[in-house]
This record gives sequence, structure tokens and C-alpha cells, in this order.
Amino acid sequence: MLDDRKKKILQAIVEEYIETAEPVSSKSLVEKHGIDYSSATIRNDMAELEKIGLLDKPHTSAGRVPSAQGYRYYVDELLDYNDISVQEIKYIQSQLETKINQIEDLTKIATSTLSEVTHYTSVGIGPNVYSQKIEEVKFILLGSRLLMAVILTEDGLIKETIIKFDEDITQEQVDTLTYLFNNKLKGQPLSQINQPMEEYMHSEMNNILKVVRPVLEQLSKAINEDIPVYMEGANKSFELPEFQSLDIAKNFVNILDADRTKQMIDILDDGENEEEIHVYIGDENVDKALKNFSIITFKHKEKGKDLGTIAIIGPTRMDYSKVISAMKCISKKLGENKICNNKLIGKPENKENSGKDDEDG
Amino acid sequence: MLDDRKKKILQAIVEEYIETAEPVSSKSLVEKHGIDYSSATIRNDMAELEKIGLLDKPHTSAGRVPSAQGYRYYVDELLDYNDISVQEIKYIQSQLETKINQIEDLTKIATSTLSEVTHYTSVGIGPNVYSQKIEEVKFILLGSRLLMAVILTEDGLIKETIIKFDEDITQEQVDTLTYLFNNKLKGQPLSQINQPMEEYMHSEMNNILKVVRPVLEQLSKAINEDIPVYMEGANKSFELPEFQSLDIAKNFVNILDADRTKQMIDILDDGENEEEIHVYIGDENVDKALKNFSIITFKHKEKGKDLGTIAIIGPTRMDYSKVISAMKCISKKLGENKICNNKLIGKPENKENSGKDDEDG
DNA sequence: TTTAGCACTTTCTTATCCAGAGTGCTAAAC
DNA sequence: GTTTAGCACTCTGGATAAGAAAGTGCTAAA
Repeated sequence: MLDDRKKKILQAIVEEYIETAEPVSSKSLVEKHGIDYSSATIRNDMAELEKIGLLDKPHTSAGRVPSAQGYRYYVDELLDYNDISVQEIKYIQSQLETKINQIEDLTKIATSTLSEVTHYTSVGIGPNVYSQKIEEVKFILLGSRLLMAVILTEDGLIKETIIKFDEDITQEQVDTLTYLFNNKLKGQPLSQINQPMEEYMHSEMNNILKVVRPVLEQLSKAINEDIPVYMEGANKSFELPEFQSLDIAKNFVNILDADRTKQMIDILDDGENEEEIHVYIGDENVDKALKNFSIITFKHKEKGKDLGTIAIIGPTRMDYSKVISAMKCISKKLGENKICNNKLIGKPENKENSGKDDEDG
Repeated sequence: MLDDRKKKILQAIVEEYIETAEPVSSKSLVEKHGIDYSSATIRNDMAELEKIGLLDKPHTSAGRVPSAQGYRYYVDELLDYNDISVQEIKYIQSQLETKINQIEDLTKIATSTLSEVTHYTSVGIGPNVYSQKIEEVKFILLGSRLLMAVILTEDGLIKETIIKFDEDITQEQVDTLTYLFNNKLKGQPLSQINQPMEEYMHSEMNNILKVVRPVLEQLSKAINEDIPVYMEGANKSFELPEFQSLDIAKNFVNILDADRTKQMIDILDDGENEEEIHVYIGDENVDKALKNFSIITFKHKEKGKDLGTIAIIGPTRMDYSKVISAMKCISKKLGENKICNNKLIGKPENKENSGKDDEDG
């Protein structure tokens, strides 16, 4: 355990470094942070903090810089969760009050709002489709060879995709399809849409198989590929001093581009069971390419339903306090509004009757 | 007009510079490019080419570098349109043979293929929705307060959006809606969806107005916002030597991020009437931020229908020859396949009967 | 018209020096 | 035992200079 003075020193160094990006000297702590000891005393403490691994030294005659562990200690023990101004709170609220029609839109808005408020790069991904359960599948004939499938999940997610056939299909076939799919798939998770269906269909109705197969193919393709990814403020990161280093800048672009989808989802959707906000500092990230970056994720849930994940990616010298405060503010607002419970899929709701919360059951 | 030797010199300088990114000396032209004159002679020619404005000199004792005008001359007069290997052609063909269900998917695939082949950053945008004419509008009730609208255009574009209501709506209302919209909008361009409709509806049926208004709002929102933008290989650009300059790198990120959508569309959808491939070199670009970059656009058309635009963005020192060759190859393949004419929207087609081309009319 | 030759210019690299900033340690003060 | 003043030591970063390398432009000759 650190004594109070060491805590104060560590906090001051972290905050000063986050603000200035310059190594922090013992003298500046006395002068700017009101730590009422001589610089020599502070130097002794700094040496010890370095020995424990909470501080680093770029070179002998430079000031100190927080290590990854130092940031970790700061985040776990010293953080201020209210580092957000009234204006910012109001801005967040106004943004999230926009009328939205789909959960994905909400994730998108939250992603850009978060980037606006924090001035960091944010990435939002849609909810984990795989585990969601199917409520209904609708098929709409758009042309004689063109079919649209709309999947509604119990969590209120809507996913549509288009299937093109090589031959004409009839409304009758579509009706059979609708019956079959709903009969078999209702209540099943989307991940189940692959093999078992085909087998089932095979035995069930042989003559409709040529219709079923392309539908299945396209459905699983849509489920696997179409997880929406939103990104905001990639350019903001380039204004940060650490992006003077070409290597870091390159690395960053590589992370965001290319397999950003897969990469991110793999990383972000990892810790399922714990708190809604997670902080991964520097080399705590599984991916080695992220060793100079920190990621803060926020999983948007409502009554246990996964509604998407929003993340901030920035240098390890990140304003953790600000980011986490903003996330908590967004989280609170989302919770208050209840804009994204299953009323979104159009179930009747009694606006004025606030007496009873009609849950399913 | 340039004499043959000067042309040869200009071409050699452009190509050498594109390859190496280093100013080209008179000596290297003799040694590496088989121009059979002494370096002094070449120097004289180079001085003249510089006087006409086709070459630049970073400083007195450096070699020469093509100016924007120099690249322009090269592109207009000296370009090789077959700068693409058999393997690359095969790769392009294999990529474009993937089964696709929507025109947008084709644009997406073409965008990534182009980036793969050229190693530059490519951007693809969907067709210009605004001018497309409506073939049919379908409404599907997804829940008691949730309506999906699907717009089919004459060019085979499919655009769907979701409208959420504050009150329950009935199938009857939806039917009326369908009748009204199709009656009024068929054959109209999408841009017409805004005011006139509302006025019409107003006089027509007063009691359905509360349903019509949100539908109109959401439809025009969808039309205005949802022009898909695909980007591929942003990270590839960062490997180029010009991206050592932080300013250029920053600029690039700014162009691609933020208002990339608007910016790009404004720039790319400019020259309507001319050829399908356009080259904008350095300060030829309207946007000043692009003065260090060149953009090559390729408008994908079929029977006069706009099916999207694909662009390559890179430094002015770009392999124009390679990019244009690849685009022509993609263009040819797209034309051969006819995968994206209006058969895509499911109209019957006689595969074996190649006798008559059934156009509408 | 072309070319050999050479002076001139500019960049790039390397070395050296010096000021500035900050630490670590020792010995004294509290 | 804790804190502090003082000072030697270390490392960076900017300025300056010198010399090598690369290329040009121009002149005079082929």
C-alpha cells in the first residue's frame, strides 16, 4: 500500500503527464501541484514509485512518466468519475434524445457523441448477433427472382438481407418458406441458422430445397458479415503528440483499417460477465500491436440484453477520467430513456401509465 | 509539341520517379533508361522541360521531379494502358465472379479488388440515389408500431429503412400508404420524395396524415444519409515514402475520415458527362486539401445507368498507368458479365436465349 | 547539335560544444 | 527517523562547422 503522499505524487504525475505529454519533474510537482515538500523529498518518493514499477524514466535526467502499471493503479484507485462539465452532460443528453428507429442508430449516435466529448477516436460495434434469439422471420418478394428476408430478434434487432434466385419463385413457395422458418427457428439463436436447418428442410419438403438453400446461404452470410462498425474521430488522434512518431501513427491506421472489424470484435467482446466498462492499458491488450494504446470499452446493455459496444482507442497517455466519466454519463442517459428496450420493435406501450413495467413472461 | 527525345526523357523521369520517389538525375537516365545521349544533352532538355513547366527541381543540385503539369502530360500522351499482369487480370476476374445480390455489394467488391491490385487506398460510393426513379415502394409491418419501407428503383437499386411510430398502425393504413405512394411516386426521381408528397397527401386523405408524415421524414432521411461509402487499404498509403511527412499523413486522414462521405461525393460526382475514368492531379482538385494527392475515379455505368463510383486516392506520385489499367480491366469485366443490369431486381431472364436483348420500352 | 569538363550549389552526415533540465546522493537540519 | 539543501553527474537538444556526395549549368570544343 502506498502512503498518502506517494498516492498524491503518483496522481499528480499521471494527471500532469496526461495533460502535457512531457515527463514530470519533482520541481513541477512542488510548484504546480501544491505538494508541500521539498523537491528532494519528492525525488525520494519518485525513486521508490519507480522501484515498485509505477513510474518510468525516459532517461537519467528526464522527469518521470507513468508506467502501464502506474496508469492501472491510477484507474483502479485514484480516478475521479465526475470529470465532465455541465455543458458536456447537456450535449450528451441532447444528442441521445434524437429520435431513432433502430438500435444500431443509437450505437452510431453514441459512438460519435463519445468521440465529440472526449476528442478521442471511438469505435462502435453492433450487438453480438450470434447469441440473439429469433422472434420472427419475414420474407418479402421484391421481384420474381428477388426475395428480401427480415429477421426480428427477441432483443429488438432487425436484420435484413436480399436473396437473388436463378429461377422465378412463387408467393406460394415464399409462404411455405415463411412457415417453415418460423416454425423451426423461433426462439433459436441466430448462430443455429446454419446446418441443422438444411437437414430439417431436407427431410421435410424436398421440392422446396432449391429455394431454401440460397436463403440459408445468404442468411448465414448476412449474420456473419454484417456486424456494423462505426468509427468516429480517427483524425483527432493524429493531433496528439504521440502521433509524431510515424511508427505509432502507422500502427494506429493498421488497427483501424483492414481487419478492424474482426480485431475489434475479438478484443472487445471478450470479457462478458463483469462490469460494463473495461479498461485495457498498453500491454494489457492481448494484441501486441496495441501495446502503445489503451482501449476503454463500454458494453451497452438493457435488462441483460446486449445492445452493442462502444470503445475509445487512444494512447496509453489517455484522459481515463474524462473518458470513463463520459461513458458513465452516456450509460445513465441510455438507461433513463429506455429508448432501446423491446418497445422499439413496435409493441404497444402505455405512455402515461407508468404504474407497471410490462416485461415479457 | 515536344520532340521525341524530350517525350522519352519526360516519360523516363515520370516513371523513374513513380518507382523510386527520388529526384531523377540526367546520369541515371543514360544508365538505366537507355537514352543514348550524353548526360549534358539530357540536362539541356531537362532545363527546357522545366521551363515549359513539366518538371520541377527540389533544389539546385537535386535531380528533376515531374510537376503536376508533367504528370498531366504523361497521363494524356504517354500512358501505357496495359500495365497489368495476367495474374492480376485473373485475380480481378475471380473476385468479380462472386455471386452478389445487390449492386452495392458489387461496388464494395470492386473497391477492395482495386485496392488489392494497385496497393493504393480506394474509396467506393454507391450510385447517386437522387436521380434514380422509383419503380415501387413496399411497406411491411414488422410490429404493431414498426414499419419497414423498401424502395425499388428502375435501375435495380434497393433501399430499405425502418419507421417507428408512437401509436399502433393497422394493416389497412399500410395498404392505403402503399397505394398512395405507388400511385404518386412511380417513375419519379427519389429527390422528389420531399415536399410535394406531403401537400398531395394532405389534400388527399386527412386521416392518414399522421402515418404519412413520419414515413416521409424517415424516407428522405434514409435517402439523404445512407449513401454507402466503402474504403479499402487506408493503411497501404502509410507505407509510401511521402507519408513520412506528418503533414501529408494528417491531411490524408482528415480527407478520409470526418466528412469523407460528403467531400468525396462532391468531388467525384462532379464530371457527369464525359468519359468513365477521370484523373485529377494535385492542384487540379477543387479541394485545396488534396493538392498533394491525385484522385482517379471510375464511374461504373451500364446502359447509361449510374451504378456507383470507385476512386483511388494516392500521392501525386502515383502509378497512373497501373491504376488506370486495373480500372479498365474491372470495367471490362463488369461489362462482360452484365451482372448488374436490371435483371438483378429479379425480372425473368432467358439464360440460353441470347438472341434478343429485352430492354424496357 | 552534341559533348566533355569543371566550377558552383545544395543537401546530408558527422562531430563537437555548450546550455538546460533533472536526477541521485551525501551530509546536515529538524 | 524524516526532511532538506547542495552539488556532482547524466542525458538531451540545439547550434555550428566541416567535409563528402550528388547534380546542375555553363563554356568551349568536337
